[in-house]
Amino acid sequence: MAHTKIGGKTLLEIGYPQTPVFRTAMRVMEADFSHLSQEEAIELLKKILADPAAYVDDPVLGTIAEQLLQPVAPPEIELRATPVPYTVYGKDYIEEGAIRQINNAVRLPVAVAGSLMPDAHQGYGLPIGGVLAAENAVIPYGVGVDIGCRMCLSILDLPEHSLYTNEAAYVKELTSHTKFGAGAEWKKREADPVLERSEFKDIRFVRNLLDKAAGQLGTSGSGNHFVEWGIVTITDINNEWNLAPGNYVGLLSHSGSRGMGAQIAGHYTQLAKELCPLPKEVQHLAYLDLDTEAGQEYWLAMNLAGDYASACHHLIHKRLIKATGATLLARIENHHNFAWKEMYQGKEVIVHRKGATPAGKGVLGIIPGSMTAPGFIVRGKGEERSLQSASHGAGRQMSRTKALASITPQELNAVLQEHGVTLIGGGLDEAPGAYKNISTVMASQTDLVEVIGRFIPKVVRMADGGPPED
DNA sequence: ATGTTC
Repeated sequence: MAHTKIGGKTLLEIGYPQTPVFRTAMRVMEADFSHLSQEEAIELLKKILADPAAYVDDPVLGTIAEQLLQPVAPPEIELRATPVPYTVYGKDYIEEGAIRQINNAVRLPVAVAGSLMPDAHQGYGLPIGGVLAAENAVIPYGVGVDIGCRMCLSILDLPEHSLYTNEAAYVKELTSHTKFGAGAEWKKREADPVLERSEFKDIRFVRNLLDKAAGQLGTSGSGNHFVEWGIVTITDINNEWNLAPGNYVGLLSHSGSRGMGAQIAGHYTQLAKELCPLPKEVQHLAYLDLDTEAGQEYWLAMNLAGDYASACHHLIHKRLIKATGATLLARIENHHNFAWKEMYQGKEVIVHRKGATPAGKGVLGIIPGSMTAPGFIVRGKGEERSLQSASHGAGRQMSRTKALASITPQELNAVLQEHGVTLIGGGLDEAPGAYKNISTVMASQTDLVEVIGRFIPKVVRMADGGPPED
């Protein structure tokens, strides 16, 4: 099926004015008319432009028509003169751009409080590693593009030595039962309750995403996503599962809601920008009022994407556990790109965590290191000053571009060999040297979480990386 | 992050 996208260049050629209608037209065509051919889409847009009045009552095209008839931009929403308070953990290791972004976020009229995690770096809107509590509003870019990006760790009863003596089998199963790459789909589809959810029928925009979601269920995507075998060491005698302290084989995965979540994020960010015109330098922080239809829709779609991401992890783990004949002893999992309704100083707020691990009192989570550095099983301390959050990893110290330019394949191989790690796929932009020291990051958040165990990667699979091949 | 865009 054709997937037509109308770009800005096309709109200019047709004669659309560069007012809010520009963005609206792109979003509506993408959301509801991508099945049309390019010619049909252009024809339709021309007809609306020629006679907007004829389309104002159209439930879908009406927004385009209205904005053509009323081409003046709605007034800009003003930021607070005085920001709400925020805290920063590990300030010495955080780049200036990330600080600037949280500084902007706490000036939103809906902001209640903020916090910056020690792995923070610059992103779109809210920085990665940014936490923001808002009043009755949700910021799509406060959640991020990969809605429900999360960690899942299965602790298994397999003998630790098998990871060394029978590594080839682990490599083989990991290769057969995971799928990586942007757009990756399984040929054979699996049924899952998440695909039966009513949101796929009730929300018009989400309806179009069902087919993609069904094909991508149980895939991992690209970027920093991984599935890996490794050694779990439980250090806390009083752990939640009554596991004897010691070593276990673990399966750890990191991925999100794939194309479906990305489309939801893109769509509702555009919609938020139309409905919530902020000053240009903070426009990515556009928010949706939860009392509006758009806000409610995003909330439902976001939760669906979160559950879908979870189902992806569970399918990956189910297949690998079955393939290795293992028994599941314990599982720890958490979203780190999401928004939750939580209590803050006696009031219900929307807590956005964009690259941050929920760390309410007694809440378990996983904070990964890098492909050669340990990850940590943590128990939250419920620290209010961090909005009950912790870092979601070590955080980058090098951009992808910089890592590709400065780390050599020989260096990557040497560090993998030094740590006894087998890497399937992967690229220089994900090399350990591109990340901060996880020990330093953990040391910056001892008020936020306690460590109850760690995970050392041994067999790692990631998407093929490096510079684009074509 | 996503099979790519103001």
